[in-house]
Amino acid sequence: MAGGRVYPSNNNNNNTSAAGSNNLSVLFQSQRVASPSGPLFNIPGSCPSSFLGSRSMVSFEDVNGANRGSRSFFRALDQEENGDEDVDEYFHHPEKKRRLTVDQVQFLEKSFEVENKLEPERKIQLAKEVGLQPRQVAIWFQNRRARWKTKQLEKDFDALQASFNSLKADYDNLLKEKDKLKEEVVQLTDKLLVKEKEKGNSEEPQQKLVVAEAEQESKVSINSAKSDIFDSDSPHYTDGVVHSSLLEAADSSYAFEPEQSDLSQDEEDNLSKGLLHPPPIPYIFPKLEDDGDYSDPPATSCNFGFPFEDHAFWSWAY
DNA sequence: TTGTGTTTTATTGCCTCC
DNA sequence: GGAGGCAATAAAACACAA
Repeated sequence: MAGGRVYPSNNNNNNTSAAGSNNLSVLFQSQRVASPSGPLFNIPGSCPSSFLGSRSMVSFEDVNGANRGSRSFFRALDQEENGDEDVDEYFHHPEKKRRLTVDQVQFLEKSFEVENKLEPERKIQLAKEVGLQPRQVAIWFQNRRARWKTKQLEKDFDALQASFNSLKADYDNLLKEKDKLKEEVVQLTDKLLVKEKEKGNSEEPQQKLVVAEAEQESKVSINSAKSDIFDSDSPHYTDGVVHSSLLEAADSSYAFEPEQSDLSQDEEDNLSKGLLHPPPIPYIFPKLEDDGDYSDPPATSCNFGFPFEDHAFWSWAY
């Protein structure tokens, strides 16, 4: 007996709604008493807990009126438990556990939909209405809650998995796009170099000046742009717009040797540091959501309500 | 018919709350 | 300390393929 808990009689009360009522069942429903022929039934407080095991299960009278066994007795002590062969003989056709009827289950289901927990009064009321012991109603609700929880967990898992798959697909697409743009930058850089060579030496000083100015103007932007492109897995845009011109400028700065720059050594160092070792970008997706060229990803497909810094989630997800 | 997997009913032990 | 909830589990009932 759980924690010394004394359960009320397990005798099923279905006969209250059955056409043929079972007098013995009614007789023994409130407590387990000695049967007419002598064997002891469970008298609360007088028997060990093992006595109330499932082997002492009683029958459920068929609610539809079928007299499924005229003796709805509690099953008494097992033979191995008491060695009393007379008892076993007496109960040689012990009633088995019966399932609730469809009507009973439907009734309980509806009640469960209204409220999945049982107050004592409601439990008693339901038991009366459905023709069961209050204890059985309580057990049914308990098992029903367990089933509901299992189903809910499955649903949650499926939803989470779908979200993860969607997010992963988004991420993979972004990676591909990043690589594509990287390649584009390289190609444009090459083109620019070729053009520079073709222009000859006469324009070189002027070109140097233009390039230096461009470098200075875009220094900050270059840092962040290059950070995204070369040193993080973040997308290739920084403030919502794909800065192709910025990227060109950034790569044109790579196209010229340091000695061609008018920047001071410190500035160049800083620039280089910025380009090669940008500060880590803590969040990727907030930028995505600001992006104007990319339709805002639905919350459910990008962060799904999870904070991006939720490392537990991401470590699980990957 | 039988073996096997699933579902349903019920018990047990532990835990929390009042 | 009792009542009730929950997780784990047992066992009967049921479904179904071979």
